[in-house]
Amino acid sequence: MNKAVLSVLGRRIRQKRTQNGWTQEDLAENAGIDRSYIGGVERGERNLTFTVLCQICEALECDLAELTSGIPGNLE
Amino acid sequence: MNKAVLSVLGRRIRQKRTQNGWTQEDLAENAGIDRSYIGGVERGERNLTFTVLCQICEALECDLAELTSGIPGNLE
DNA sequence: ATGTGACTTTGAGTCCGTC
DNA sequence: AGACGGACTCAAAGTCACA
Repeated sequence: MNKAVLSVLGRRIRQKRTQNGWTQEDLAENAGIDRSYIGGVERGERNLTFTVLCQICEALECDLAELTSGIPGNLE
Repeated sequence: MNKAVLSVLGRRIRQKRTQNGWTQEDLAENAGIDRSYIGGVERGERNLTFTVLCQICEALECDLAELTSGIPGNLE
């Protein structure tokens, strides 16, 4: 279960990012986070902290609730 | 800003918990987390990871989006 | 029932790469 | 453009005693 929620979150972040037409490097720079770290997050390999998640949301210009709806529980 | 989002999150978690009529000890046990750790989260002193946040949500039987709506940005 | 300080171990997060 | 690795630092995880 633990790994599953991170995969879902990563997938949604990636979706948002590509919808914005950004590269991982773009997002990393806007969020003030290392580019390799963003990659790990999108692949569901990183267990990020709440503040970092907020930084990513801020960079993506989206509400956190948009990324977390149905979590945990209804993992599609 | 970083500390602010943690305070908001903590306040919402505490609100949910008391609405359920639970003590910190109850929530801690249901989530499989130490009681004092829950206290720190509710006070906004702990920058928790996504998996821990999910554990708390699962214990509270609430959607993560419910706790994170308007974050980041519209911090009431 | 909760706040708080102190503490050790683990993993978050950075920075350098290569493919 | 992104996946992935190694080596590193410092903060988060996790626990406890006491107020």
